[in-house]
Amino acid sequence: MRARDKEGTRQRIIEAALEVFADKGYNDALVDDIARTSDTSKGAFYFHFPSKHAIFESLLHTLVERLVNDAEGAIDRSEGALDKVESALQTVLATLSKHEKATRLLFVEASGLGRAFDRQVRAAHQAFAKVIARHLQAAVDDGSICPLDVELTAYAWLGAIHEVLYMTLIDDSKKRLETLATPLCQLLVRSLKRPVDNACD
Amino acid sequence: MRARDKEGTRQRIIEAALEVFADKGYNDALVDDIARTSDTSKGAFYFHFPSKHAIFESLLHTLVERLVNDAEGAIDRSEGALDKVESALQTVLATLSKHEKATRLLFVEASGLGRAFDRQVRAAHQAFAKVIARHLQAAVDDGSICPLDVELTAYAWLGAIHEVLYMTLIDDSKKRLETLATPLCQLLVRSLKRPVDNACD
Amino acid sequence: MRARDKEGTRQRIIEAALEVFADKGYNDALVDDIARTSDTSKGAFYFHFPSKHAIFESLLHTLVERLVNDAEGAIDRSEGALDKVESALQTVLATLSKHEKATRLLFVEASGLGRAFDRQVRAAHQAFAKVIARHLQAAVDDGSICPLDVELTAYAWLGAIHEVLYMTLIDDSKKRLETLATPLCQLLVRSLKRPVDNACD
Amino acid sequence: MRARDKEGTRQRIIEAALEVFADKGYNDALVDDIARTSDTSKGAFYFHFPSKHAIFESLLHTLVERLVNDAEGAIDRSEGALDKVESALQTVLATLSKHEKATRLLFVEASGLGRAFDRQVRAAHQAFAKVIARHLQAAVDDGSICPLDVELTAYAWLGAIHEVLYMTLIDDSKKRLETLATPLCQLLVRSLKRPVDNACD
DNA sequence: GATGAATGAGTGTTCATTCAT
DNA sequence: TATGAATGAACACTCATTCAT
Repeated sequence: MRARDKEGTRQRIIEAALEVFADKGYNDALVDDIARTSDTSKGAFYFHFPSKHAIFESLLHTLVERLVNDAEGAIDRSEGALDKVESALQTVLATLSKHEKATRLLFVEASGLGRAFDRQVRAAHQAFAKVIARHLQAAVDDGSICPLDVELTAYAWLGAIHEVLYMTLIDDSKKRLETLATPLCQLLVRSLKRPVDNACD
Repeated sequence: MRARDKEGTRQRIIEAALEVFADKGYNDALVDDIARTSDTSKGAFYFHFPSKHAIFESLLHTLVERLVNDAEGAIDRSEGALDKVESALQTVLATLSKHEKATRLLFVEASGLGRAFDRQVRAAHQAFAKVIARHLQAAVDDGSICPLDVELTAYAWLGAIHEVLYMTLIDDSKKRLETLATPLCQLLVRSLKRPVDNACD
Repeated sequence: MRARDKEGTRQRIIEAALEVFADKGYNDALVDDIARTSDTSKGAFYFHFPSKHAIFESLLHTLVERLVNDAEGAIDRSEGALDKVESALQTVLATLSKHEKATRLLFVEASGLGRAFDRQVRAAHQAFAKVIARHLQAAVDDGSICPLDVELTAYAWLGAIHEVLYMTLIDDSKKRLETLATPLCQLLVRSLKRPVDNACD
Repeated sequence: MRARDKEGTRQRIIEAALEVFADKGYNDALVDDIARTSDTSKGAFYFHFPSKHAIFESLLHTLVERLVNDAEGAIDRSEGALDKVESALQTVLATLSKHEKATRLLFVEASGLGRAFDRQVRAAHQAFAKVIARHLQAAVDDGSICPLDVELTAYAWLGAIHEVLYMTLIDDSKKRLETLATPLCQLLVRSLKRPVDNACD
């Protein structure tokens, strides 16, 4: 490895971990792989992180935070509640599709790891759902859209996004993602329906 | 173990496998657990199945087939394309929520197992999406709904369903599922929007 | 399997065992293989033989007996001590090369099985060595050849035969065996040297 | 274990493997036995060698090389072709009898391991046969002995040596080996016979 | 701080043997 | 007698974690 640069080493390990976890999944990713990919050593890994489990959790946490912040930032720059909703949606979608590895980690590899990770994964999903829900609620509050179960809708949207991303990520033809963002977004927004006579039920 | 009953033993092993995989996830489930749960032995397991991997795949395949058939059956009993769409949706949702373990296996534990299972998992998702897509297309064809990307919509719906089920399954308060079925269904159907002037764009 | 023919079943199992052991070696031969090859079942195997170990030993014993008898028979038909020696040699060689599977079992697969078989293998080698030694001794006794350590010579000869057979059996070009019998035989007989002045040292 | 000494550990494992394989044979030798005997651990074993199969092959290869080199060295120090032949013989014999474990490994335990090791075992035997054959050929070339099939003779000799060693090694009365070396050697050299009239046939 | 050799509990799989039918 | 499903001890190999240097 390079010079004695504690923080640099730590960063390289984190990046390597993201890479390896995204590529092989949690169980098939070896601490050895991460050490090798990060161009450090197993000792370095265990100096910086207490366990494989811990770095994965940490990664999950960091990524959620970053992605959520990205989304919130973009949303803030929009005006009007409905706009903000579309914005939230577009941004979450864009953000996720921009960070393929992170997304794969959060939405593919983080599943099915057994009870040990359930809490964490639920938290990750919740974090995204909350961004969506908050802005849906704002739109409801200011009358832009009719009242609805914002939590349910948020999860439904998140799931829709997740599934479309998943099938895209898991597929070999990985190029169609951008093409899908807009129609998916339209589809979801439509589910908020503004009824014919402009009145809520 | 009980009497010498080949098919019975095989069934007990299958059920035990479903139970254990659903409970612990693929990696944390031991072949020993399955043997113990099925009240047979490791030898019996390997007499009936070539590997842990194989029984999991087989389980996936069987469950998808069964659930898809359930759904198709219910759909056939509805009249009218739009009805069938709602029916498909309701039925898939009902079927999935009725078979909690199977659903958990298919939509939670089957993810993140690494590349070895990707093909199979994709196939499972596709199977469900196709049921939805077929009936959406029928509705489009007979003018009940406006043209739209039925494949995308099918995956989006599946994802929405999946996510809602997931958060429900993963949560401790497992009782809310029935409550959610109807609003979720409404939400999704709304996304097919019949616009104000009754004309498609 | 066929009719209830106890002895027939037993024979088929014995033949299958010879076949499978010769083909795969003791450890790689499965009792299942023997059952399948004999067109019977594992149960039948264990009805007729107490264990895999036991049938192998029994096979070894039977084959040694048969081969030794073959050789003795042929030798009896020769006249004169030296003739008998050459005869013993030729016959053992011919017999071994005629029964390839048995030979492979006795001289290849029976080695390296660990202490459990050592006694038996030693006995098998001894049996052959004794045939050779007895006739060498007869030749010494009647003055046809000079006195020598007949036991050592017998083992040396056996080893020479064994090695040549082994390299032939283990090789892909299995055809050269007959070609080698005569020169090998000459070589060995020469080692009994009749010195120049026809006198022993 | 002792100090962290990579090469030392590796050597201890190699020696332990030789010991255990020679003692129990390949199949009955457990990787755990080797780990225990080497005073290291299973992990250390697998750190240094990829598999049980691999260390056995490696051992075979190393031992053949070492023994062949020993023999060649001693032979080089003799003068005259026929002398060299006797020398080769004496030396191979002496070398083999000096390294009992190695010899047992090469000539006893390495047999009967199934097709997986055939190539390697054949190569080992060939290596020794070649040493003998080369010097026999030299003796033929310089007229010291009459023309003969040197390859066949080499294998016959090797087999004779092997068998005598084998019966000695396998026997409990392990002390007779030195006693046998000289008469065996004489026996074999006699098989090159220089006929009465000093002419070749 | 970093290295990588060493540890050892854990697990999928094999297969000789048993036994209900 | 024969069958083949069932048993379970055994074992090679893995890999997260530790620790001497």
